[in-house]
Amino acid sequence: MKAATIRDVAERADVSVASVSRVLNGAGPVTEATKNRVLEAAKALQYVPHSGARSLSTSKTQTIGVILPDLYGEFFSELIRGMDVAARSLGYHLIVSSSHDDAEEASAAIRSMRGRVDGLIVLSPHLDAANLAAGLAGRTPILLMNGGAAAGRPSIVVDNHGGAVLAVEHLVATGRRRIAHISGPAGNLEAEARLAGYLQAMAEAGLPTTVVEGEFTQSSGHAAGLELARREQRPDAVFAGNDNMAVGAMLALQDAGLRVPEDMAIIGFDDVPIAGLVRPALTTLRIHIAETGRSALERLVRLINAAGEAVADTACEIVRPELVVRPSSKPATQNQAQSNSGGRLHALADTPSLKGEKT
Amino acid sequence: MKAATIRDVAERADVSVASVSRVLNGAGPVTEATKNRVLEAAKALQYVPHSGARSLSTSKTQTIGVILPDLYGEFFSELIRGMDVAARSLGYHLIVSSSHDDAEEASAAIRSMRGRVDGLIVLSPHLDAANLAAGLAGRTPILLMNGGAAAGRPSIVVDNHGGAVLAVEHLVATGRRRIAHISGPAGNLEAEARLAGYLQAMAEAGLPTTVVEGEFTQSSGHAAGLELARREQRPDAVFAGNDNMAVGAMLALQDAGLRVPEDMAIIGFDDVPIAGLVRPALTTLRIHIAETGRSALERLVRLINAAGEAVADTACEIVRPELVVRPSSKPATQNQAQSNSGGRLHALADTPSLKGEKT
DNA sequence: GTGTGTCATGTAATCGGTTACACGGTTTTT
DNA sequence: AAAAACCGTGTAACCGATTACATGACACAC
Repeated sequence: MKAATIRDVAERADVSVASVSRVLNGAGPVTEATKNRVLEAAKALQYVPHSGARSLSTSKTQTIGVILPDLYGEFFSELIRGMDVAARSLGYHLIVSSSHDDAEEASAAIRSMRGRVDGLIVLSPHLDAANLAAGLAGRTPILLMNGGAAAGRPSIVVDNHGGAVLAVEHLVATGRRRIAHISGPAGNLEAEARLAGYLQAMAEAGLPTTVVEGEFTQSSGHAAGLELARREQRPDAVFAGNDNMAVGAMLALQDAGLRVPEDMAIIGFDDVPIAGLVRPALTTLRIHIAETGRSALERLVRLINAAGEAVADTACEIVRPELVVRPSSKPATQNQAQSNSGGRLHALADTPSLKGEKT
Repeated sequence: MKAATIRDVAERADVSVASVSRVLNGAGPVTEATKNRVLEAAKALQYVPHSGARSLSTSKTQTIGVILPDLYGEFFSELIRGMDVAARSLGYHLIVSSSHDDAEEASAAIRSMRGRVDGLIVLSPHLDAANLAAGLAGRTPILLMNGGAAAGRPSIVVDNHGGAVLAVEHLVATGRRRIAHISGPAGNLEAEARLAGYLQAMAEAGLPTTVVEGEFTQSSGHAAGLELARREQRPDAVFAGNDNMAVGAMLALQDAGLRVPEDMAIIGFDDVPIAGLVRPALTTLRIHIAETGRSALERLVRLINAAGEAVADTACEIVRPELVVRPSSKPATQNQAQSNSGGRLHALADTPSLKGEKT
């Protein structure tokens, strides 16, 4: 037994398909009598409209595609959580596609979305503008969040450079001088901007630089931390390219018998939930991740609704990270023998959250 | 300028739409000459097939819907990560829908998926079998993971009861006697099974029970932890309904000046990544979350491909949690004054991971 | 030379909805 | 009383693909 179609309902209610459609969508004039007959027939047949078919005729899918490089780690999951909340409240669905290791794959993913989504949010940091342009072809609205400000396209970027500068300045202000950086992978636009910010701020402070390359993952942070701990001229602070690596590095340092922040301060980037839970709690640069995701989705929907109009929403919105100071970067003073002290009372309060959600 | 359709390509290549379709899908016989003309035209027009239209005529969307109660916390994000990996490798897309607070909403979400997906994975723990049945109507294959073994339907459930028993037995074995439980919300099937397991194991051990109700969230765990710390007859161990609450509780206890595990041992459930990163690292019951998600998706795809055939895959697969002992439940001995000691070396090694991924 | 088989290609129905337009019947206007 | 306006309903085109079947060309066998 196949599922009922609108024609089955029409037949049973003894009306035309047009009337059924009108009743079910509340559009157009219908008598109370026909309305009831249709509703009754629909219920009897357990009729559920076929969204795919509807999409085809209306050219609206009420679905938004999200292209991610990866789903691992808290950053992306927080982001899509924020997007999902917004999508739900605007009547949209979310279709996610991740694990695109290269521009080629990401481009294919974008193409496979045609006819499936009304708009796209793209986060592949590999994707350069050229490849992207090739991929989009159609008039599908796209919101870029891949870290590279693609001029002339609506996009949202984090001020990675500025954030990195803040991080370095903070460490310098707390008395650190030998500040190392654990960078993200080469080729990743966000990673490169953070690295550039670090280099610039260090140069301005007249300090020597040390860079170890990581991959934005916890284990790469762990490895980098071990390496730094072994250095001849051991750094007294490390700025990690993201929280994942910062946490990995912190554990490595502690494994190596070093105290954080006394022997080495640590600062991360992103402010993922876990940053407030490790001990010592992690100083980091806060991006309101879920909030950013939510706002990205809302903007894309606005873009979709305005499609065709001569709106000039090609702006590049900039999200400025905000420094959140926690114990992992406390100034190193003399009387600080106890290792994992401080900061506990603020742990939960410090955790960022999306308004109105359960935390 | 609208996007090109298959007819535009046909016209430009001076062939019929059928030939274009045959070329593009590699099905049916075509001359080398026409093939080239079609490919050339397609490229010139930047033609991208409209998946929605294709779905309509083939009745295959290559998309799977995932209905979640929530996206908050690491559990669900790990789960969909596992699913996404599997989906990608099988040529499927994932459409997620979360934040369904009641059965009504979840049911509506399921309905809105018709014509959009080839199958569904449902995780709403509120959803009882009756409501579900009403929601599905059509022949859409559904895989249940909502904790209630819906007899006769393909499903995957975690052995929550058994896991809880393991937790209690472990705590008893390490010398604890006053063991409290922070339960998940009433009405949540998983929560209830874990609670039942706790009660049974305690009864068998001849110990008195203490239950505080939480909501599976970190903050509710924090509140519960505070309450337990203040109790007259303070427990010497607490079994939390999930890792989120366990972490919240641990922080609360530490805020209250108690030592974990000396003053109170803690054990969680799920083994989310964060469990291995807090200090002391959290003893918990491991579910290979991403792995489970992957296997769920693979099973659903098998179900989809077998649709119609008289296969009897109505089994209820059971995932048995495995006890992972970490420092948060170390036996309380005399010489254990130092608070956050031990376990550091295994932190990263203990973190579960999906084979082949970047960690 | 006609019959038959093969093969590339085209025609048109189909998937399940939406919706412009036509139509016939009332009611209102002049 | 005829014209105009209005209203509920039905017919059929359309969205953009796939695909069963028809067609016509050509080769080969008799």
